[in-house]
Amino acid sequence: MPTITLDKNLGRNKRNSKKVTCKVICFNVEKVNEVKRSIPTEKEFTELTELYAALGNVTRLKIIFSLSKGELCVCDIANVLGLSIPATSHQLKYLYEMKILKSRNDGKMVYYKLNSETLIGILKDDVKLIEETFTI
Amino acid sequence: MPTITLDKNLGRNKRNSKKVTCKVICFNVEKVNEVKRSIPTEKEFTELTELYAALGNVTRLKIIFSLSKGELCVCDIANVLGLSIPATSHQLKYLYEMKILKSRNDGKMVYYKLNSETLIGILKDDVKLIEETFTI
DNA sequence: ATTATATTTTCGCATATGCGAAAATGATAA
DNA sequence: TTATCATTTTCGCATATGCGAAAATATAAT
Repeated sequence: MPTITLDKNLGRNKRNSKKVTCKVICFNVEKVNEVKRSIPTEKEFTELTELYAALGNVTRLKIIFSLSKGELCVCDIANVLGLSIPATSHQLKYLYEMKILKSRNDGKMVYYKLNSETLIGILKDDVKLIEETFTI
Repeated sequence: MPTITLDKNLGRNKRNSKKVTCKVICFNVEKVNEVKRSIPTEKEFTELTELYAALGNVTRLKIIFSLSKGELCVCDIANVLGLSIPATSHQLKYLYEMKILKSRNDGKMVYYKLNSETLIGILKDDVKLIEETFTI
């Protein structure tokens, strides 16, 4: 049966009241410091995260794969996705600003294509390896 | 100078009113169909997206890199992240359910570690290649 | 049994995200 | 010029996400 835990928690909070992040004093300081030294910088984490976040959306990943055979106009991409043109355009802009896509104007039409032909290969290899490892 | 475009848009909407996805009739049907055939299935896209979304978060990516040297308890991970323990625990659960992490109980403590030692290598290679390509 | 403590869960909030409708823009055609 | 059309942008909404506080849980120690 659970007893009252509020007092205990408050006691824990009081112990280090300066600017608490980890309220429990249990960690292996050496190891924590070693890890802190070995991991990437804040800036690197931000960049990596932005890239993975760009790929972590069905619409955007579909766009990337759709363009693996070559360029397509906005309307065609929307058609492949089964999505509205504004929504498609929005994600195209997102990927364009990430430098993942390039665009080309032809009259009223705008054609998008992959900025690098190797991206699709990278993704496929990446996915294959991770699938083998984790059987997602 | 822009003129009234409302009537025109409404006209466009009326043209195919069944269940409109792409309202403009401009697409290269052959190419669209070819692309639709060549891209992964819906299920594959969902799985891939979930994986990339898991990596597309600073906290989660930091956790993965933090565990690249070996297991850590929840409290130590929170300390490395500079984050509250509940928030840390939440993201650990997320990664655990994604099968990216394993856990081990030792008394009151819970230790998490990478499910696969190769993940960190995959990530680093992946990132290196993409950095070279896009100079993010 | 009670107390202490490491972790997890619940809850609520603030912000981010993804989408479509409507409006605006830019370019071609008549 | 005006009309047409592909695309982009603005706007608002509904949902998802990430976080911390508080409460709950689980295990160890007394």
